[in-house]
Amino acid sequence: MSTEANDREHAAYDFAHVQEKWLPVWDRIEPFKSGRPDDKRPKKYVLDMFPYPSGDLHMGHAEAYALGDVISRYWVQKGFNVLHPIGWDAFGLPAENAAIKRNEDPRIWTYENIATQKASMRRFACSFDWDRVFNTCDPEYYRWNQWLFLQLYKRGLAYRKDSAVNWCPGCQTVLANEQVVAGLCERCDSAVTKKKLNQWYFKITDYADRLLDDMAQLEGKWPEKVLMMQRNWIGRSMGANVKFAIDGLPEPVTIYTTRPDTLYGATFFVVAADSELAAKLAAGTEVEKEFNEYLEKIKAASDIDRLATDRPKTGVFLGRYAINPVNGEKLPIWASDYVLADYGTGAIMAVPAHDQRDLDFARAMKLPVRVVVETGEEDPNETGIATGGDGVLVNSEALNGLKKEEAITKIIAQLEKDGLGKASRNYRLRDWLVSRQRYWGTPIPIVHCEKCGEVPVEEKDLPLQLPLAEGLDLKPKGTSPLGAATDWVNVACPKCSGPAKRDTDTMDTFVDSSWYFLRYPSSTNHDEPFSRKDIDTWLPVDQYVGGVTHAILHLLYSRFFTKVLNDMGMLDFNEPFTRLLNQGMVLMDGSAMSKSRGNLVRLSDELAHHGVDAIRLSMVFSGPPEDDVDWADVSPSGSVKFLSRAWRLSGDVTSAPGVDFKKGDVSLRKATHKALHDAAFAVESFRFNVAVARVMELVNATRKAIDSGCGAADPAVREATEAIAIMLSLVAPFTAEEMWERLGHAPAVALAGWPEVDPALLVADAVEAVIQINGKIKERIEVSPTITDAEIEALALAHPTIVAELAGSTPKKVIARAPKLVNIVA
RNA sequence: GCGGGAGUGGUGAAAUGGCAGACACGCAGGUCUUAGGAACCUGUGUCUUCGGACGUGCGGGUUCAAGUCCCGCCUCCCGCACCA
Repeated sequence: MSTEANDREHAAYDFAHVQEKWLPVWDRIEPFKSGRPDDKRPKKYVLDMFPYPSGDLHMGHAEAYALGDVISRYWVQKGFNVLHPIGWDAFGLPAENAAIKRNEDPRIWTYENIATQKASMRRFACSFDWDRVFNTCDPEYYRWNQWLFLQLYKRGLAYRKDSAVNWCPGCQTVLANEQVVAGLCERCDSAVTKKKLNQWYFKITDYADRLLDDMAQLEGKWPEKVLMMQRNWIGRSMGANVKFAIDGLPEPVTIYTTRPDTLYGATFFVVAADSELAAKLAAGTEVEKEFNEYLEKIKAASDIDRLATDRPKTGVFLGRYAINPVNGEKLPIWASDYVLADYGTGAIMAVPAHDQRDLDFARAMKLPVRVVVETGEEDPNETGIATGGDGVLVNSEALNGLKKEEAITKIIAQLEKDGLGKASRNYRLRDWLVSRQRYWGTPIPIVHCEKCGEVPVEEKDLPLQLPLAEGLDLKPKGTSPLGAATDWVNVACPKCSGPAKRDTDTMDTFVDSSWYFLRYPSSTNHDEPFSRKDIDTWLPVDQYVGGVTHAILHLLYSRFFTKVLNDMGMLDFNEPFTRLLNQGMVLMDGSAMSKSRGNLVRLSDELAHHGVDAIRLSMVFSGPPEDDVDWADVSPSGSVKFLSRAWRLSGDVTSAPGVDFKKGDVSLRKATHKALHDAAFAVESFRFNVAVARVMELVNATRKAIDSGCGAADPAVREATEAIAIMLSLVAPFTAEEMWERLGHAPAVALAGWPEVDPALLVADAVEAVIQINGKIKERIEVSPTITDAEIEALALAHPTIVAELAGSTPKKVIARAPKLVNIVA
């Protein structure tokens, strides 16, 4: 062999060259095109959460897409027709803020970034089906947002109301409850305040029970954490509504309580200070001035102030009394901000002995405390600690002697009989506020006519296009910038043709992402958002991959939309995502990467230094996918080393393609088949790091076989190396493709198919069994894997070491677990 | 406060109740080399009187056998946060 050829043979693996070489080939072959008409393979829908186009891809994207790719490519190798689409969640504030800064249309920034990200994804070898791409800011997409809005409107699920809403002074727009995190705007971290506004809502609360109960289907398939967060977010509680007569009011006031058993312990009554009821009760009385002052004070407080739970209780006595329906007692009525206006009825009965908040208030205002449940704990009067647990009812007439649950059942029955109350449930979940006072979103397809009121835009007139930004002032000022587009705003009423104005708000961008997964299979359909045929072919999503940041917002809204569409007869399933995997975050030196913290690692730099495959491999191998990866702990150069070791094997194989593997070295063949079996199992159980470890073991075994075993010409070496290329194609597609070519095959290795595992080769020749005495290992013996319990027990007892250890004494008990272990209890 | 999750070598991590530390990183030594930031090989939990002993946050328990199951703590992370 010439020196030159020798050099080429042993040249270091050149990842940059290999990347450039294969990308155009894959563009031509399109290995991941799904849904070809003649495709007979069973379907699988693998979905990555679509990105927001804010600049180029970062390390977090790299991890998420590497993981989604392992799953998607695995199912392709396993013979499935896999739909693995991508698109862009392209409406939203960052584009608008960038547009203001650059004084140009948000479209420019958005579409530029999409192009950048798309190019990066291609280079990153994402196995996407590029034929189905769409962006939510395309009129062809958002017209269906508008269409869906109209369907919800028709069904009474989209409505307007006046309400005190979350207001972000930074973004100058309203926010959904779900977008307020610890009292701060999730986007800009401004302290959120309240503002009274008339806004559009989706009636997600109608679906609260189904959103909760259908989670039974997701048990074991979604992370337990996400299910728990959703349950808590929906926050269903069981209790009773009870009517209290109010002196001086013709109508009784209803309260909600989860503890109707403690009715006899009520010593006062509280209404939310910011409720209409409070204002009504205070109106025209001598405390009105004091009440108004109090109301002003609490309105000025932001959510963040309200969050301090140990804040002293405050309130105003309204000078009126409520009548306890069970014993006729007069309870003083207070207004306080510790009662929420928008939960239950905004009014409560206070039972200080058994509710900590009520007790805190009672102690602050010197109100009486009466114990009605004997729990065995110390008197709340003395300790200041309310006793909320179970116990025996006292001071409660007919309920005396009953336990909590019995008393609840009995009192509810009594209240229902007397027409004073009834069993009831409440939810923490509120309706979804969808209006936004910003430009870069889907226009709400409603026209406001002086004569006809609210009039929906006709479906045939969709899409209602967003006017161009030119000439509009996009700076946030509390009202939608669309209001200034007078040509656009002023229209003829669709009903009476009289002068009317368009609704100038845009939709929350979470509307866009609530149904996008339904659009991919029909992404070029111009007549409907999605076709029934496509839905029946592809949906529901078999595997969803994305960050846990969307545990509530996006996933809850998507589940809601799915149920609405199910009710509309457009789908026949009621949960959109069968399985969910939440990948962890990529950290640097223990914390999230950020420019200001100075620990930002640029994906493009990492790719340039180590190559795409090594970065993908490092992400996947670093640990379990749901754990965070600290980039300081991973070794991309270790990945490069491993990939080049694997790659070198493909140059060492000397047998021809198609050689009969059955004639190969049995021990290497066993290693190969075990690796194929174990790696498949690991991938299916999301232990991708373990799957990689199994491939590494096989690489080591093959290296050894070539250097000091059966030799490079043995068919088993080819079998092993081909298996390595196929398994590696999930994680390191460039290296795998290059290996595949060097092994004499045509591309694409991604479609080679997962080799069938021969069960006969999964049985080891001999296994090591341990012999324990009292659980301590005393000896190791080689046994056949098919040995019986009796045989292995006999071998163990006859072993010289054991005989000596036992010194003639008879074992009390012998446990044999062939072929692994014998434990002798002496 | 309520709810959830997690604590295993120097590091990232493995382990259907059955040999704790697979696979790597790092480190140390070696082979081959003009050279090594290449390749390959060996070693690497702790202690040790070299026989072994100990070892999965702490304390109990169940079991022939516990990182794994149960009970009680401690610590950390995440979510919710006056939801009556």
